[in-house]
Amino acid sequence: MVKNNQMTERQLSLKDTLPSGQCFRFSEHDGVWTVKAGVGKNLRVLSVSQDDLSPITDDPFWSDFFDLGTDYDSLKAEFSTISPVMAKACEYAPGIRILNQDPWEALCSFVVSQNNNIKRIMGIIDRMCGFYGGGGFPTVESLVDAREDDLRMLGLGFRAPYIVNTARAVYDGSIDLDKLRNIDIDDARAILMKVKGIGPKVADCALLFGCHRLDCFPMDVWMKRVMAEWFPGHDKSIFGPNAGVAQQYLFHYARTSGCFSAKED
DNA sequence: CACCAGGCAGTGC
DNA sequence: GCACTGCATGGT
Repeated sequence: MVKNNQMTERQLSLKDTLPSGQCFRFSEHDGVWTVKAGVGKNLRVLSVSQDDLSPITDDPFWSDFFDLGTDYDSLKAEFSTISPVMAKACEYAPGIRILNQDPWEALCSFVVSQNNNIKRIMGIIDRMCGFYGGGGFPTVESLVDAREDDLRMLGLGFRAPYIVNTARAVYDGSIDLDKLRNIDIDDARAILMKVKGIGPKVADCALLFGCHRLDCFPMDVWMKRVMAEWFPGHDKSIFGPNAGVAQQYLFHYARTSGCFSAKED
């Protein structure tokens, strides 16, 4: 039962990764985490506890979902040289990973996220999955012809037409989700932002969490505070080509450590 | 009552 | 280009 610090450091943390605002279909009861991923009939359900991560490590899908192939220790080592507070953010929750979510689910989820809070986002998405997806995340096809009244009933408010616009852009091919993984990042953002309802923040989150574009650096209200207070005069370029990963460590630290007199969930 | 939440579009300048 | 405002909804 010897667990050296290096192994502990290396390990995925469920509690620091799942509730860190990148995915919205999970729950936790008595230390057991339930995670849902996949669109429509491709729904997958994971049940796992921190004590035994074998349901993840033994399954290629979930290993990829939790990004076990990326060397986060190296990334954190680089980030930690940038500044003391960056080092502290890495040390605060070293087990954070950037999830590999389905690109459509990520895009749609972050359209829902705008001017919204995480708890309510999760409720809305859960109701959308029940209403349109039969439990799985709603397919593009199911939302292309969705009625705005239905979406408002589920709590989407002014985002209802944005969801339909997004589904139509994916359906008619003006957004090619697979292409977004490889093309120039500014082109990828521009393609997404042509949709009425997708701005820079939603585009960056979709690209980071759905297309694994680690160069994306979503600037929400928390990250604006982080940059103003801790990196004045700098932008994302100070964090290098994997700035999105640094962003997630900083976001989680800023939001949950209380250093900005943060609220609780 | 006001203000906020992983923002965005529209308007005015 | 930048600053400002309304927007649905639920929580504090």
